[in-house]
Amino acid sequence: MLDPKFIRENPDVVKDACRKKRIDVDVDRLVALDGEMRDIRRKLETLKAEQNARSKQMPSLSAEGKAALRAELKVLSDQVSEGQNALKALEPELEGLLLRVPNIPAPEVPDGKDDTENVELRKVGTPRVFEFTPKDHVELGTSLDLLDTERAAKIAGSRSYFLKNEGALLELAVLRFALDHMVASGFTPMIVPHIVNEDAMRGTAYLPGGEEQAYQLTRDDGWLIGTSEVPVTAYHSGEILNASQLPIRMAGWSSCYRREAGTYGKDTRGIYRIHQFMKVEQVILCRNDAEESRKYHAEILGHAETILQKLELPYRVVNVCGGDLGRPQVQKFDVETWMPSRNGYGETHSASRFHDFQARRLGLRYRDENGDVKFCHTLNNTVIASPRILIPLLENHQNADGSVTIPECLRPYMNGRTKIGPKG
RNA sequence: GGAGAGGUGGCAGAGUGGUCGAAUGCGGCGGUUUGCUAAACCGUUGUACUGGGGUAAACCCGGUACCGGGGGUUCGAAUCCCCCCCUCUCCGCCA
Repeated sequence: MLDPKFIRENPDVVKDACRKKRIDVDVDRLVALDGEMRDIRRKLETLKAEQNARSKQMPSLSAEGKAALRAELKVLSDQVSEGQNALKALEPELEGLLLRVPNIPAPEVPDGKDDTENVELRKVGTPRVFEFTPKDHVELGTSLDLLDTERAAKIAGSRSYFLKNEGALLELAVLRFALDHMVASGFTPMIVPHIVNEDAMRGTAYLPGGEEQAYQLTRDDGWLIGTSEVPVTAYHSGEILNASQLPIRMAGWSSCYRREAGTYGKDTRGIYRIHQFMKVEQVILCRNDAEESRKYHAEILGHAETILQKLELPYRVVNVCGGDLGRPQVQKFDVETWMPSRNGYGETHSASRFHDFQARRLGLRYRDENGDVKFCHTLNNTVIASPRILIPLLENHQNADGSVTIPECLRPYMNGRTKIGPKG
């Protein structure tokens, strides 16, 4: 959410943001409505002030005086409730508009309509040239008995999977490797609730707008998280932190649940796009300062890159264009890892900064050295998401004999094993 | 799932219809005292919105709202009524 005052004073900046992000919000209506409500509120305050002042006389009056005053105040009281009703009638529309206004994208966000117009910033590592016909991760997973999507479909429907044997162990290994890297980098590891309330979903700006992508509990109130960003970012919601606590670095570990509505027929093979996966997510809460945000954005991007380098995987970093940016982000860098079966790079990480967009919704604040209360800035990025990361891991590290070499950094987490070979 | 208790300021904890944004204690901040520290004493200390003064800052003076959330009664609600959420205790069930 943006500061209503900012919207009021900079309607053109907001309209530009809508254009750049291809998001349709009636900014003029919002400003008009805001003005109307402010007028009503001002009148209402005057009425309430009078009401309060005169009510104070009540205890000192005689019985007759009380009766007379009571009759007078009844008139005032009716006017007050009239104004309150008028406000209440307008509130839902204003709130709806306010929640839908997008954050202002940074100037360095490229123009563009969708992910085809994202701008590549750098490539790291060279895609491997195979001297044999490489298998894709489904063939590898099946022949090595690491993965079973057919039986998963039987009991859980499409976009499901079982990980087996070294496949299961490899997932835990890569997650734990990633988490350990973050802990060593000063992040607090967090295992989080997977079911959260609507406040957390709205606060992190997944709602409204993301209803189609998130699983909602119907018998009970609650939503299944699509990422631990939700509970981790909301962890300090409603609090006023001390500036000396910032930045707060947290690494959330959770399963993630996504409906993938509207993606029928897209990425159906294998474990690229699935309903449930495991992810370690990095979140930073920092001061309300654009430069500081930028600095930590680079930091969290760096953590992801370091991890991919240690996993010996080629990747590229793209600057996500306006049309592919979400409503809440100021800027987003995607990291895409080389996947031989796609003969291309596939998104494995997404690093965003939000300025105070989420913090404002969450009531996430801090008191600075001058005693001023300010909204924090929030940022987040994937550390590792599995099993998607198993795709490049298996495919890039496969050998001619059908085995897969375990990259060195994961071996301590795989009981020292160097290879995954055929069974039996 | 059943029965009961409770949710008040950073924390603890009073307050059962008006003079309560809210006693008191702790903590925080400023000061006095002190060779230094501690102690003691004095003062100060919520958030948001809003009107005015001031240089759009600092700051000053007013107003409104907020005592888990929402609704109701009333001239007036932290206080009474209804609904919801959360926490705790006991019982049941289960890992």
